[in-house]
Amino acid sequence: MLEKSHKHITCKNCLSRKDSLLCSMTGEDLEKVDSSKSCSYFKKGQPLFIEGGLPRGVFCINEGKVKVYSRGEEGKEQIIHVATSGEIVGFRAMFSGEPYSVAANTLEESNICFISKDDFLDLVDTNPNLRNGILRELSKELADRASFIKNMAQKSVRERLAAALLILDDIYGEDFINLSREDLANFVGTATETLIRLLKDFKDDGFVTTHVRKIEVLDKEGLIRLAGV
Amino acid sequence: MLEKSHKHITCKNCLSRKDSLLCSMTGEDLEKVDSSKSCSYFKKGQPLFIEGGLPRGVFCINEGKVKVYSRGEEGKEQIIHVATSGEIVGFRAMFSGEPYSVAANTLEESNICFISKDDFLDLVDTNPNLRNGILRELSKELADRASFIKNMAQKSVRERLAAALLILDDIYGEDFINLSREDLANFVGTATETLIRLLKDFKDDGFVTTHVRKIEVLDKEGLIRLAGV
DNA sequence: CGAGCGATTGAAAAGACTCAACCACCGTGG
DNA sequence: CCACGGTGGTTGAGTCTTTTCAATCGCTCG
Repeated sequence: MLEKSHKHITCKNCLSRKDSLLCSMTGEDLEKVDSSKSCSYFKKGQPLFIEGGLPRGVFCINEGKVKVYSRGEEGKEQIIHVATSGEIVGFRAMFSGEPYSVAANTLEESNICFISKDDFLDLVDTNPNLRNGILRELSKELADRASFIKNMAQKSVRERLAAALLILDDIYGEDFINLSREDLANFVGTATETLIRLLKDFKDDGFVTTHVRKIEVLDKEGLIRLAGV
Repeated sequence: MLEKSHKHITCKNCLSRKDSLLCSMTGEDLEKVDSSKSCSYFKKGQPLFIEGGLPRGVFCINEGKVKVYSRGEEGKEQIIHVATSGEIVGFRAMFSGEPYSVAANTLEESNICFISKDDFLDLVDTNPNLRNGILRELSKELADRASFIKNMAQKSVRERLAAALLILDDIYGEDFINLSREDLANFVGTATETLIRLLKDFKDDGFVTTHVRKIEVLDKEGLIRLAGV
């Protein structure tokens, strides 16, 4: 269970680091980060940063989930990404020199470390491995978003929901998918009511089942077929 | 007028370089590029690279326009970006170590230079300015695509068309927008017929006019209003 | 001059959205 | 312990946008 404290999490012992961009860092650099970062416990729904705000550093998720989203004119959120343990959030704006183009909020209680802009940029400058990792990461995200755009443009809501459930199932791993219907709709890019109706169809067809608000994927293969590879 | 030859274009004299990522390069590096790059004339519609292909270098547009796109299951293209003079195309895949996730074709006859992967990565490694430029560029594109996703998800086709026309008007500058209806539809993310009908509406309302297939924007302010800021 | 492709129009159908009402669960406070 | 209020989830009905399919038009190039 997650500890509700602001206790310092030592990078060296951070289990999430294994899957992280920071995994390539050596003892020395790691210690530098360790000494300059701060760790915080976030309640569910708290903001890490807001759209238009000025970036002051990056957030490293030790444990928990974070939604990255942007708001449309009428205030409707579009969720761009759901980040989980080991991911670094908010480093895009470190390089662009612009305000955040997206916002980020916790989706559940989380332990998250903060590394200041200066420290982070310093690391990137002096550590070629990290630098290459960042370039690779940015590139991958770019590819992801291109396919996201394509899916939005060409797939039906039903197909997008199937694809979204597969992605989320991966992110939530052992756990059931745990998002509000509204967040899920904002990830798929549809109205909440439409989402609920389609989810019901999926339940009727045995692809998923629900535990109150949590969603359990029962038939990945089926969803893959529905999503139209 | 554009010269139909494969004549070498000297980087130092390249007018497009002013707006380019490469603009920060010094004489020495510039000469290195100059000696190793190759310049080609492309006819309209020729591919620079295809989805799934292995990246072997980057393309620098001296003159012309290039569409960057990805194909859906039924073969429908989604145009992600229209690149013009001064832009470098295909550098994302240089860093990801993966095959191209998108394809690129010329939209009109173009003069385009090619820099091999090794030379390019070498430059990036040794030139901090270029490196930072790349990071900034990748970050900006990431932000662009986030807003692209949001628009796809939340805006009507009419609003997206208005927005697309504004973007294209910017890209085409002095010239009229010159895209097939199908390409335009694939950029907006709609069916060709729908695009034509909406374009007709815009004409009736005096926002644009057409010269055969070319589109002239008459009322930017109006389009901005239509696009729903 | 004819072929062919891109552009355009029409009509019908489908998908998705909106609005409105209702339900169910949860925590609060009396 | 229970009534209450609130939020999030669900359902129904009607509407509208957008798509699809089919047919026609009109350049442009051999």
